[in-house]
Amino acid sequence: MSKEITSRASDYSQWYNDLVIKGSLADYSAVRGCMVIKPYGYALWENMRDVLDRMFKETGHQNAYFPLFVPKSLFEAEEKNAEGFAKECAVVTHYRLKSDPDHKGKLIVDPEARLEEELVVRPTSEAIIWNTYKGWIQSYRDLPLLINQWANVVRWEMRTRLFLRTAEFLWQEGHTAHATSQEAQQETLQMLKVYATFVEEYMALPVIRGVKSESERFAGAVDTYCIEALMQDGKALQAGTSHFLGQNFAKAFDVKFSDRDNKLDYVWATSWGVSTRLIGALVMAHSDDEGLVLPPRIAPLQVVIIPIYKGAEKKDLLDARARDLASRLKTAGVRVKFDDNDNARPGWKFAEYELKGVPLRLAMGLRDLENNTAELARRDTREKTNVSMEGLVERIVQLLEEIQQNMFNKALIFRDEHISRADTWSDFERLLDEKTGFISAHWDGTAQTEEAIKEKTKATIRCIPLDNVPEQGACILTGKPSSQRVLFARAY
RNA sequence: CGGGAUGUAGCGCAGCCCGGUAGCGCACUUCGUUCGGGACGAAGGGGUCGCAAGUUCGAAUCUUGUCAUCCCGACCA
Repeated sequence: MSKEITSRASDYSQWYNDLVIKGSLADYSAVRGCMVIKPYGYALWENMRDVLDRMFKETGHQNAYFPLFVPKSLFEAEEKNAEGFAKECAVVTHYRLKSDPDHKGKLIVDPEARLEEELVVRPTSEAIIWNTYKGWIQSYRDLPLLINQWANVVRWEMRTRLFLRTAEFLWQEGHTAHATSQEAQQETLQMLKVYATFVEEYMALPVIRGVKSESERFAGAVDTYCIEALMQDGKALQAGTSHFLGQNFAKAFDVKFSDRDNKLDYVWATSWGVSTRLIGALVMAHSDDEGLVLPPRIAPLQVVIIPIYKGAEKKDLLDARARDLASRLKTAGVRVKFDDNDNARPGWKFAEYELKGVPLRLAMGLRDLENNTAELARRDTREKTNVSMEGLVERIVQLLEEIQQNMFNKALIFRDEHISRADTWSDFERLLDEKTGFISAHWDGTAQTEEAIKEKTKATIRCIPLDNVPEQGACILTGKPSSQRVLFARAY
C-alpha cells in the first residue's frame, strides 16, 4: 500500500533505507551527507542516551561540554591523531558574509573576514580537551579526571548512509586522565564493559569484545578496544570503541602531574565513544520485512492500545476501559499510547505500529468488552493471543521482558551460527561468500597480510577477541606461524 | 571524488522523445455510511514541475550549470 517496504531478500540496502525513512526515524536534509533525526528516532536516541548517561555516572564520570571548534594549531599537536582525521575535516576560514554587489539579495563570503587561524570543526575532541586538561591537572590529587560529553561531531564522509555514516552525527565521548598506566587501562576496559552491557541488555544485541589490529586502531591510541555486532546480512558493525591512549596526548599537550613523591610525570589517558550509529545497528539487527522491531527497554513506545468499535455504540465504555488500562500501565512504568485517532481504521493502525516496531499491540473491541478480554499481539514473533483483562498489567510487564530476552536470544543464535572457523584459504573465501558473518582464522600478525586479505576479499580483521584462547597455527594467507585466531568479516 | 540513475502536490508516479501554461493513485478537508488486518460514496483544497542561467513569441519538456538522494567503485577509528 502506501508504505510498502522493500524486502531484505530483494535489496537489503533499500530495506534498511525504507525502515529508517518510513519508520519515521530520520529524513534526508538539504545538506549533503547530513540527516534530520525525526521525533521518533530522537526519542529512541534519548532512551539510549539516558541509560548510558546513568551508567557513566554510576562509574564516576561527570558531564561537561567543550567547543565545536578546534584551532588548527591545537588540532595538529598530536600528529598521528591529526593525520588520521585530516582528510575528513571541515574547516572554518571566515567569520562574516556580506551582500553580493553583483547579485541583489545574495550573500558572499567577505574576503576581508578571513580568520587569522582556521578553526577545525571537531571530528573528535581530544585536542581541545587535552589543551583544557593541561590547566586542570597539577597534582595526583586532581586525578583521576573522569569526564564525558554529549556532542555532535563532523567527519566529511564521501559516501554516507542514514545513521551508519553521516557527515554530522551525535555521540558521547569520554575523556579521562589517570596517574598510572594500569589505572588508565582498567578504565578503558571498564568502559568497554559498560558498552557491551548496554548493547546486550538494552539493545538486545550480542557483541564480541576485542582489541583492534594496528591498522584499525584509533589514530593516536596505544590500544583500541571495540565491541563488534553482527547484522542480518552477515556483515559486522563496530558498535563502540574504547581507547587506551597511553601518554600520547599528555605529551602532545604537555599535561603533567606531581606524584606523591613530588616527581613530575605525564598523565595516562583514555577515550571512548558510541554514536547514533547504534541506531543503525539496532535497525539492521532486529527488524523484519514488516518494519522495525524495537527492544522494549529502549522502544519509545512499548505498548499501543487500539480500540475497535462500530459507530458510537458503547464507544464511551470502550474508551473508558482503554484509558483505565493505559493509566495503570503508566503507573507500572510502561510507555503506552492509546490510539483513539478516528481517521485511521484499525487495520491501518496495526500495519503502522508494526512498521514502527512497537513491541506490544493491544486491540480491544466490543467482543472484548463483553468477555472482559483483549487481543495481544507481539511484534517480535507476530503472535496474537486473546487475554483476560484480569492481571493484564502484570502480564504485559512480564511479556515486555520476555520479548527483550527473546530478541537477544534470537540475535545471539544468529550471531553464533555465523562464527565459522577457517583453516585453509579456500575455506576462508568460501565461508565469507557463502555463509558470511565472522570467520575465525589464524593471521601472521602483520599489517601487510591484513591488507592483502582485505584486497582479495574485502574482509577486515574486526578484532582479536578478549577471551581468545592461544592456539598455535598457520596464517590463513601466508602460512607463517600464528599464536591465535582473529575474527575477520566484511563490515559496515 | 569517478561511473550510472533519479528529482513533477505530503507519498508513489505519468506527462518530457515531438515546447503551447500540469494530471493520476494514495494521503488531506467536509458530510454520510463504516470500523476484529492497510474501508466506501459524494463534494472540495493543495504544485513558481529541485534550484539557477540560457534558447524561444512561449519551457515540466530543449541547452548549460548547480544542489540533493539512491546504486556501484575509490576512500573511511
